[in-house]
Amino acid sequence: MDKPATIKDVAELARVHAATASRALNPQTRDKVSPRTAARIVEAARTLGYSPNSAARSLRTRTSSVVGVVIPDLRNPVFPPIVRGVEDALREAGYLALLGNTDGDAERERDLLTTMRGQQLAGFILATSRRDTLPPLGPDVSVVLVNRRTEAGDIASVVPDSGAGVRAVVNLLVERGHRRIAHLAGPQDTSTGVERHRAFLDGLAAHGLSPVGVVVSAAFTEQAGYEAAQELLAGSAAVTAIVAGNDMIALGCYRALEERGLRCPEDVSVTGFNDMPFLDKQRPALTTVRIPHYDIGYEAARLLLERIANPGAPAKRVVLPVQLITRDSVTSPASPA
Amino acid sequence: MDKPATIKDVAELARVHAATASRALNPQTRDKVSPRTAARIVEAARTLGYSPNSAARSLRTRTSSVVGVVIPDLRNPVFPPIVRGVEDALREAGYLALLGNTDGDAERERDLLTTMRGQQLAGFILATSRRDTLPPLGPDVSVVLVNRRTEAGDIASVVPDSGAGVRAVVNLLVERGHRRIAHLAGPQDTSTGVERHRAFLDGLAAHGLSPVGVVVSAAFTEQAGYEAAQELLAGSAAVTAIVAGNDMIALGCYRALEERGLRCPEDVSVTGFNDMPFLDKQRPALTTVRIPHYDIGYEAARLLLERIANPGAPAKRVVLPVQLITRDSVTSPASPA
DNA sequence: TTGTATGCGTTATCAA
DNA sequence: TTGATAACGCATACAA
Repeated sequence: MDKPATIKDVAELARVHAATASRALNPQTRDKVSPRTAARIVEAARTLGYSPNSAARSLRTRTSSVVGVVIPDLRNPVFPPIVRGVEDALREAGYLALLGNTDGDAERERDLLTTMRGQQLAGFILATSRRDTLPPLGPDVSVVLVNRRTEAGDIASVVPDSGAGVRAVVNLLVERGHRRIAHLAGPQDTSTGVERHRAFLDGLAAHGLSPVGVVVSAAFTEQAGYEAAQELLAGSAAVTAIVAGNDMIALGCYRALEERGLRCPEDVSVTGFNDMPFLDKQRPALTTVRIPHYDIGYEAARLLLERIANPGAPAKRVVLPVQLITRDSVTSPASPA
Repeated sequence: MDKPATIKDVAELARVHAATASRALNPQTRDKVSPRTAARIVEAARTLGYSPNSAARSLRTRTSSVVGVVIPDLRNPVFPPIVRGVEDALREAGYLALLGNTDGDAERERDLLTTMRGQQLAGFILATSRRDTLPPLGPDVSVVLVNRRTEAGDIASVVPDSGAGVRAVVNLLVERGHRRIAHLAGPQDTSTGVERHRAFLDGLAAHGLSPVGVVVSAAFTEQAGYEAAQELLAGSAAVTAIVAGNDMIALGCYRALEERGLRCPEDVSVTGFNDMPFLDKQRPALTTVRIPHYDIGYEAARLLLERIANPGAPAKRVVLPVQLITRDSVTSPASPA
């Protein structure tokens, strides 16, 4: 097994031409060769431990069984399950995942895509969340967007039904008697931040309510959430409930409340978004919206594989349901407005 | 930008032959072409958005700029930072990471490696933790092990100094006055489980102590830790401190203690291992050992790149220091033995 | 310093 | 049904 066997070696052993061996070994074209010789070739391939050189194949076919997966940062807890779902779906189809982090940096994203484009990838799964940049990929490459959609709807995408999630949160709060509800929005240069903000306003409006305050958090982090919450609490009077743009912001909100001597949920109810791990172990356990991250990744990969197999078909846009997770951080306000 | 530009296009635009363009674009051979023409070629490449076809290059050079990264499960919180570190180091060198999960399944690992081997990868980073299986890769492929070492020491590896970490934990407990110390060990078919168990025994022995109880947890999960802790608490009398095999097991231990009406740390001190996210927000905040996951990944990738550049060099074995993180889950025993 | 020629391993096209 | 041939894009030995 010093030099890996080539298709020529297989052909020689099976006493056929390399082209015939190629046909026999490729499921697509196996029926173009007689069963008897095909069997001989397969046998020869096995005894030689032949495994096709993917570089040569890619060069010839201008594609590969590798998919590029681009995310902002793997350390953000929403991405591991997404990537895992992607990988599982890809593997079932014999594909592999090439992973890249961008840190949300447009230039880094561009570099990464350029590098990846040189790899003859079969397609891309883009889970980046900046709103402005659209991937500089040709129209011929298969792409599936995760957590984001194009206005035009010309690119396939998989997103959670965030709007429904935020509205469910708002409905819960209103049902519990809250009227003075504020929002700690995520960064407004991200699609998720904008989307949830809009849904928050819509949700309130459906009850004839207006927000008692909205502060945009500088990032989806605990620290930024903490700072935004400070600002909110300093400014608005008598907030009874805060809808945070995500779980991290909600945790920052916990800290700000504690610092001001406010109890959660007795004084202020708080909700998150995403249902990260260990939220059930926070004090208080955070009421939030569970996003089916794994399923999103899995579905995105399935969609991509579909598009690779059938590039002409219209771009599907999948919306996955979310789930309200009711825990301890929401209760009725002490003095209903 | 429909058809990606080839080196021929670049050469044409720069009015040179493709071979010259190749030389100019390759750092290795850039000095074999005059600075003026080189500049012209680089400029042409940029205007065309040229990125080399890696399939062609791999076919020619019999290698690629892609590295296989194999882990058990990305959803285990120790792996995202490791993979991120790997990716960062690889990217600095122009390499990409092909990611695969094995779920600790030996067969799946074998399949994955076989598939990856067909991709002309430049090397592998193996972060799997089963002790029995050794990767079925030829001696010619570059490999770096993460969190694990071979007995023979013939394969490069990067590991945290887990022994020192466990001993630091034991020392802390002994300093605080604990004498009746037990261990909830991780699965003994993993290298980490075995290693920490041994270090626990050594650490106690250094103080002339013997363990008051050792129960092996079926897995590195909260549930398994919970069950193991139940068994431990039912069996041994008067444990004052428990050293858990990792943070998840420690959290399971929390639950078991609570169920038995025991308070942590007043009745029983508990320690973890890994310093997962959000441990500081647990109740009580968990005293644990911080592993430099990102650095481990980064260093592993650096090592691999070194080996790729210089396959003949002896295999380095890097041990990274760990850090004791003292929080609230350890205190002095109520009644020192 | 630059150009020419060749081959890496595979598969698509054409001919037999 | 099978064989011959060419080409995918790049890097390198050799010639100029």
